[in-house]
Amino acid sequence: FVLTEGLLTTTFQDEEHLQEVTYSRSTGQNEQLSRCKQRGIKRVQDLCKVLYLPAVFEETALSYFQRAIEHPSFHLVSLEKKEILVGCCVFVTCRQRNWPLTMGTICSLLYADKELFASVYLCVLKELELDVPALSLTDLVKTHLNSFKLFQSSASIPAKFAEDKEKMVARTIQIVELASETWLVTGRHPVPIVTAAAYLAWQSLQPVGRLTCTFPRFCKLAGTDLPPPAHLRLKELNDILLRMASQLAWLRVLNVDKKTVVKHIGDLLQHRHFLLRSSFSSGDTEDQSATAAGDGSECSPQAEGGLTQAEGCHPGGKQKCSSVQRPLLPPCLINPRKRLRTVPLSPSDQAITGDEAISDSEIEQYLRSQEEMQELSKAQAWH
Amino acid sequence: QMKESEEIHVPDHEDEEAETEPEEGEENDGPLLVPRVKVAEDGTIILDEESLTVEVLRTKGSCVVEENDPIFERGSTTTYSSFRKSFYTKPWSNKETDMFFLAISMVGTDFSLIGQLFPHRARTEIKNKFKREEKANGWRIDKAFKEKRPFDFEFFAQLLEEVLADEKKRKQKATKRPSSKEKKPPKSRKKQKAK
Amino acid sequence: APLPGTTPLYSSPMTPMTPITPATPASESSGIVPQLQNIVSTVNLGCKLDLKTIALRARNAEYNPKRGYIRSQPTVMHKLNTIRSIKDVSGNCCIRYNRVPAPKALSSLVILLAIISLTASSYAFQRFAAVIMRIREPRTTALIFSSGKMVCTGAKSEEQSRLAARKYARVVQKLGFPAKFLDFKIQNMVGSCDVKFPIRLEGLVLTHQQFSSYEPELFPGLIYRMIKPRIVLLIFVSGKVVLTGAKVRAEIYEAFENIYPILKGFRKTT
DNA sequence: GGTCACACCTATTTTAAGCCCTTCAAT
DNA sequence: TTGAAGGGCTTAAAATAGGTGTGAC
Repeated sequence: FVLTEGLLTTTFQDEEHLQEVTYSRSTGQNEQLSRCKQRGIKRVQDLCKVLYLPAVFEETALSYFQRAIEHPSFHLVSLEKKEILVGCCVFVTCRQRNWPLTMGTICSLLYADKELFASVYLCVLKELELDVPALSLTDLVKTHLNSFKLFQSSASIPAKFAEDKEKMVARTIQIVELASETWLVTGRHPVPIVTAAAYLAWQSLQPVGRLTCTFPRFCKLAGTDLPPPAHLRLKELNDILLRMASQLAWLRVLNVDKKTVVKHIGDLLQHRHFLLRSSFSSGDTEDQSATAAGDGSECSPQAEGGLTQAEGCHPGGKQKCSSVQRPLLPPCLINPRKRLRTVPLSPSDQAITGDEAISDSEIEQYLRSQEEMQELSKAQAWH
Repeated sequence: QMKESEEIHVPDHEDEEAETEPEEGEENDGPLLVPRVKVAEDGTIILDEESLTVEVLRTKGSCVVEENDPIFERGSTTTYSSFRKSFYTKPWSNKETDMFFLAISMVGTDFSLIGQLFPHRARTEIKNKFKREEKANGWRIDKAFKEKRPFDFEFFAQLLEEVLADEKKRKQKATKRPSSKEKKPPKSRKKQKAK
Repeated sequence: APLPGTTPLYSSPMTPMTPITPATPASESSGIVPQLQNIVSTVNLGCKLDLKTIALRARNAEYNPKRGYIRSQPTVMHKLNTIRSIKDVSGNCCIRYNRVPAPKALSSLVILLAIISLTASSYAFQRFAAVIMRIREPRTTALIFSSGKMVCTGAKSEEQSRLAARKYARVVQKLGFPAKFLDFKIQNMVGSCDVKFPIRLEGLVLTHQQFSSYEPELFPGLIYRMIKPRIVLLIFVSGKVVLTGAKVRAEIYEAFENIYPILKGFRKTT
């Protein structure tokens, strides 16, 4: 029998009622019916408390937890995963309500391995067939900046470094949107993007005195982490900004570089749609652009014999990009990482039928002779 | 909060000598984290395993939340966790790579056995090296596999020791005297040495 | 379905091809043929095998059934400062040395204790109970079990996989076992290709949420679970696509033709 | 407490792009 | 002090299988 049958209701009262019944029954008479379930329920509640989540979140998280813990896919998993399951349910709840909790935060609270959390989380989504909206970058900016210690001067924050929170959030959001429009966001960790955007926003709001403050120092002042990819995001953003700046005549004469371009972020953001359109090949030629950046579209669909040649022509394409109208593309297409590839099938490989005769000599090359076996056992004995 | 254990995965160390010190951490937590150990007369270290095990299991994820009042604010800062269990693999020098191919020609594709020939390398490192070379220089793998050589453990060990010592020496020289651009004449690679 | 190497080259991606009738109307064909990257197959050799014998006599084999324990020695302390790893009696690494994570560095005594506990007893060094065998032509790897069942991986075509499996069987035969070649079956195929334009994954996950999982915090690609055919696709912002889970190559081709028009809808900002 | 029926570790392959870590080279 | 580079991990799929974790009978 299932104690919680019919438990997944939608109203607060029902759920609270059933929850009480469940708890007393299981503690009173049927203790073994999942000690881990009871503990899990407690942990969900504790986790919600620690995260200062609104009360309604707790019920939702609890209902997910009960659904999950009773789902056949989770009955026999390890206790460790069951404890992580708690975090997944809270996490899912937050995502569905656009509460910008990151996996990193919840993992550190649970003291959980990030990869293990990830696998349990993906499993929950799959098995319970949940639709979870993506983490909203805009919301993440608001809450992430909220933890920055930059909004009032203090012993550690000189007045020139203190910034108005509203202005800071507004500009950071604009920069994050710019990043998103220029393919810097897709597939990347969200937090480092926000960190880099916040730094640029902060510098640009009052360049005097802040331009000389380095990224690591900024993070230290704000009391926030500096995740390693943030440096890359910053570089990519600077690159985009420089490209936009090159479209404005009055900036061209100033010879802006990656440091001074920050001073003009306000102007650049105001005209960002126009500047993006004019500094990159126009939107519709994305397909041409892909062609230009990669190898010819002609040669690739079929010829795999042409693979190595195609790689060979990448450098040329890259150079072309950096000079004039570079197409607007994800960084992974502009700077393809050189990777080792398996050699493609040769024509003779393709002719294989699977029924070829196999010669004895071919097989024998894999066998050890009597002498070799003696050598081997002698050596192993020695060792 | 909650620092202690980190447990099982066995991190490790290697950086510095710790040898001298049962310095131990008093910095870490409380009374129970440190398992007991004693040294027998013959020098064997005896561990009170039970205490260690229990400790590890307990800290593994259970009551983190309830027992402290972390001041995590929403959207907090500590989010970028990185409990990664990746291990750094020391790059293979040209000469060590030559030794790798020599090992292939001696024992074939038994990576565990080759691992015994390279005391400082794990089996996975050997396997990854093999896969990498297969893609980059497949012909060398073929060649090494076909050119069978007698399996002489001692010979190999000695040769490897020389190669590694050589490298170390060269490295020290390079760091002490940056001017010497001798380094190593980029030979090898093509023709292999080792008798 | 179009065959990669034998079909006349398409002069233009959008030109309908004449010789072979595609499953979909010609006007919708992508003109792109996914390349097979890996094939996994199984065979039953039909006899019990002594894996130790195989490992000893074949020089392209590896076998570590189980382990022994390393006994703690007084030298452990010394080893801590001089070597980078500790191996068990089979030569398998059980402990690796690196640097202690800075923020929560463990005292070296605790580390030592962990090492001792792992090497001494509480940790079982589980090893895989199969012979791992490799051949160079076709370049593949096989797992051979004492039950006589075998798994062959790494081939790039069905025929290569079958030929490789026959060669493994011949090696086993030559070692004196009455191996047969029963129930050869392709179990999984992996393919990949490039649509040549960038894809807005965040848009795709919105409109196909029931099939998609996109978690950039975990993995840069979008995981798309197609129902018919039952294929899983990994879709990347670069336009590269990985397809896996197929039993026959037509499923790879069909899945790609299904996804292509969808991907075309997300090349621009939504 | 034993059985049952899964989970799930070890291992193999292969592609994709991002992240993490270490080392070493220029500034 | 910075970065670049190189190597290895993450995700998906599938078969193979012993030993052990897991919880309901």
